[in-house]
Amino acid sequence: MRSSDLPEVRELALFESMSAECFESLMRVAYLQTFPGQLELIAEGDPADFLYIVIEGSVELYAKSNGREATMSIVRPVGTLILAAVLKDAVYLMSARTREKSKILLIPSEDIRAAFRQDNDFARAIVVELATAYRGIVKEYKDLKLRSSVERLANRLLRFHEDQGGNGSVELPDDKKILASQLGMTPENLSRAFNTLKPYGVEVDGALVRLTDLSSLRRLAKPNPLIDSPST
Amino acid sequence: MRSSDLPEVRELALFESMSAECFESLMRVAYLQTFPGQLELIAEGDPADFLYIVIEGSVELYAKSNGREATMSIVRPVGTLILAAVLKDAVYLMSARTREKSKILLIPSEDIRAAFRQDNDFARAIVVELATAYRGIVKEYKDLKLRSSVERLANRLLRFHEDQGGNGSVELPDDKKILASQLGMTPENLSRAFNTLKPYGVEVDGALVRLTDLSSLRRLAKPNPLIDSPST
DNA sequence: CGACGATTTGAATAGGATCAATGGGAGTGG
DNA sequence: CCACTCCCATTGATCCTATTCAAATCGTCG
Repeated sequence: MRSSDLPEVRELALFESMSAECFESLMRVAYLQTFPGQLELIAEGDPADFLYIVIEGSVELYAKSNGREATMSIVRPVGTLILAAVLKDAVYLMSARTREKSKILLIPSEDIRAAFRQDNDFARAIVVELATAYRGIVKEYKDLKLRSSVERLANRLLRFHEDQGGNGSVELPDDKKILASQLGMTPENLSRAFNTLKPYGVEVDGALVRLTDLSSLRRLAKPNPLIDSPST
Repeated sequence: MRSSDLPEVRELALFESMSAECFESLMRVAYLQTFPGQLELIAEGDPADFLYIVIEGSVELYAKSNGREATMSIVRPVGTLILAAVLKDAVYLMSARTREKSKILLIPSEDIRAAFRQDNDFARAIVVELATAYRGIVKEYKDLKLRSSVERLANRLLRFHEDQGGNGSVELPDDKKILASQLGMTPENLSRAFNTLKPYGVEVDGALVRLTDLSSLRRLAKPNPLIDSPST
């Protein structure tokens, strides 16, 4: 692959301060592949052979134990998967599958680790990326531990609303099934949680949700920047 | 402070590969303080002015939202608190209080960031530390999302058992109240969970727990290395 | 058109939380 | 050393939240 193929990768915070030569040599060993939807890219427990970067489409990170399964997060362009496993040369803790047809860049983890040893700017960028990811999951963990399912949904809706410009309506980015699993509940319970929020001005029509009484919804949700604000 | 005061700090994975001069200059600006028990060291939302390193005693990391509060983890010697906030120069996402009289080393976060910029070995050590912390909380999150409270308790007991040598009995490292909060349940529910485990050979006597039927307990717990093994 | 999966709704159940009350130590002051 | 107090831990009763199982509806895609 040539680096010129993917200007958006170069612009990733992770790579933008990297030396040109390191970037070139990383791109030379990288693979750009297009996968169909619903394909399992990685399985938890496998050794971390590659760093994955989502260029187009979307990828679901999920985990299993016993018979249960839970969505951990959705990665969209341009985002990386499981940097921590790659850096520690350990096994993946999460599985990943494409949500839809997706274009993914694969970089062998040994090359990532080599670049990390050689290029100090890259090492620093990695630290920022990792620290951000760490703080992101701390927030998810707090969300799950400190809130009821209705509160989690209410806050998630408010967050989508801000992300999407805040014009009073929200487009759910994924299936409700996945949203439910992200929020730590069953699909049935999500459906009921939406009903519970109806008196607070939440009107659901498929993937479109209108928020007609934001102040009331906020009063219920009590959003907390230390949980809900992105990448603080 | 002089670096010779704290050989155990120098031996921390975080610092051991650091250049001597960087380490010296960090130690020169560090404070070593002894705090009484139950003292709030940091409050979530405050700017991250210091990196904290627990030298003696123990520190509880916890978080609040609305009226609720949850223990996130317990840090024991020699461990660091909230590295991610320090590196990102952001606010703390968690609060911290001493559990008992504790000796803590405080290093101004600006100096940590400076050392990180100057010393590449240190930068790399930080990446390993961060990646380990990240993977640790991913496991906690999976534990909470994929298991019932009884399963969480059973697996935690098995983990303590391994940590403590595996001789058939376990000493609970903290109050049951804190254990309950770590496991994401109320103290009442923890008490009942212990009762539920009685038929699986779990005998509780204060902080001492005897495990008299490990195979049966394991059959129930179904331990999963991708959740339960430390620092994989 | 027909099949399949997603979503919703209903009913029953289970898992946890809350409220209240009691027993037990550990630490304090007399 | 003993009485007192406070907080932890346990237990019971009840309530609430969320899951499970079942069934109906809806939409989409082949």
